[in-house]
Amino acid sequence: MTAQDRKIPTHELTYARLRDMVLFGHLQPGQPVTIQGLISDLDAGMTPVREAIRRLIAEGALTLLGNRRVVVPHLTPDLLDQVAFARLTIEPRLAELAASRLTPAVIAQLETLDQGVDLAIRNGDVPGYLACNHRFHFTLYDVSDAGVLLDMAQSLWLRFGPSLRVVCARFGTESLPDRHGEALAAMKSGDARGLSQAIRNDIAQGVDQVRAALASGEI
Amino acid sequence: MTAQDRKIPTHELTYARLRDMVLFGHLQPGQPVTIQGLISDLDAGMTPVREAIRRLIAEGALTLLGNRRVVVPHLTPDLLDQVAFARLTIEPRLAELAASRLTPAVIAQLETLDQGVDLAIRNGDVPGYLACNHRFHFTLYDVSDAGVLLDMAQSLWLRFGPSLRVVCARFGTESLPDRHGEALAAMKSGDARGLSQAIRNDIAQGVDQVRAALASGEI
DNA sequence: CGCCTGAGAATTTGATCATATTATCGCGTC
DNA sequence: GACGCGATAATATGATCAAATTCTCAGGCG
Repeated sequence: MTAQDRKIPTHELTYARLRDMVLFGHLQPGQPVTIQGLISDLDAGMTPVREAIRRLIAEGALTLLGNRRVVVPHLTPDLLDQVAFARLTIEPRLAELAASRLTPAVIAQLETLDQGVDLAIRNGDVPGYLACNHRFHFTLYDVSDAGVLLDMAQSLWLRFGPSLRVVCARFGTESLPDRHGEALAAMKSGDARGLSQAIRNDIAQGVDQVRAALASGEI
Repeated sequence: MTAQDRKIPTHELTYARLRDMVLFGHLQPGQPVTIQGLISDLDAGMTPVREAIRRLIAEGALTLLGNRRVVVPHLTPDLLDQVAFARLTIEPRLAELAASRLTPAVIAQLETLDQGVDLAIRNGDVPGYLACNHRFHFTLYDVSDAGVLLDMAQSLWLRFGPSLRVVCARFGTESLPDRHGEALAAMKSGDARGLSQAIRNDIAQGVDQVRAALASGEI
């Protein structure tokens, strides 16, 4: 731990922690994020906290109001349409690029993660579902070695995360998408196009869940 | 100016200035960007400079090396493919969304900007071309009122800018794309699909220029 | 004799913090 | 309901410490 502390700068750690708080719904949409609050919550200095916040604002995970206030943004139907459009083009592409580089080891790892997703859904374990689902998608995307698209996907998940969490908390994990089975089958048969389509279906299903919740005014 | 200084915080101004330096090629790919250098160049304090750099790293405009050093990234053929894919899906979409909201006033403004582009090309005025071309695209995209996609487009331009500048400096402005005429015609006839296609053609042409330059090892 | 190499000092640069300054918000008063 | 006052939080600076690069110089090798 000391060795890691020496290597990884505080502002990186602070960024990672704050990002995960947004991504896994520990912060709710509309919730204000104050520098001073994070200083005491994360036990960090002012400079690292400020830099982490700026980074997350640039990535769309946080919004800077005109009054210097920072909040976790609400997802409106309009914004959701944009995020959905972008996710449905970027992420299937990442999956397609990853397809030809997949190794049996990675596929096995993804299978384990998918089992974690299933387990979390059965147990109604929302944080577990969110974490496993995220790791499933991004260990796949990482294989693509496409940094630009990966950054874009990360940013889109940051915009999507808080609302997904609210939907989960409201409707439970049972109605959540798990099209990962289709995806894994396509990986094993080396079907890049099929993998891309499976990921597309998975995303579309998740987006529809959130869209329905938004339309019914639940969030 | 005093009133503006009071309203706009220094780190926003610093960010805007540094971003434009990247976007319009005042910084070359591979060039190191130091905090202390910017402090003296931009005559700003340490905090605003640090925050501006973090923001631009998050947007892909700058790259943080392992050694804590920051550089303007080189565009490799691989990265260019990713940027091209993303631009060719995001920006035509922005144009399509903007189409139904265009007013005669905005179209007139875009026509003026296009004349600026033409003039710059004829005069071999590279900075003028870059500035007018950027403003043409983003005054159009702004009309779409699609913040998420707009942010993504801005980020993609930041990755693209420095290399485009190098290409211009090498081959002059004569071979540069100007499919704006097609776009303006589509706007006037209210043809959203046609506008989207015109923008797509414009982007594809620009990407091909840079791709050719990259392939020939010119940059 | 000149050149390459490498250890170590000096300098440059980045990271973090403490502090002063300034703007914003909430509340009480008129 | 508007205005002013105090509390709170954000902005910005400079100082200090740590890390990395560069420079220098001596020694060994061709």
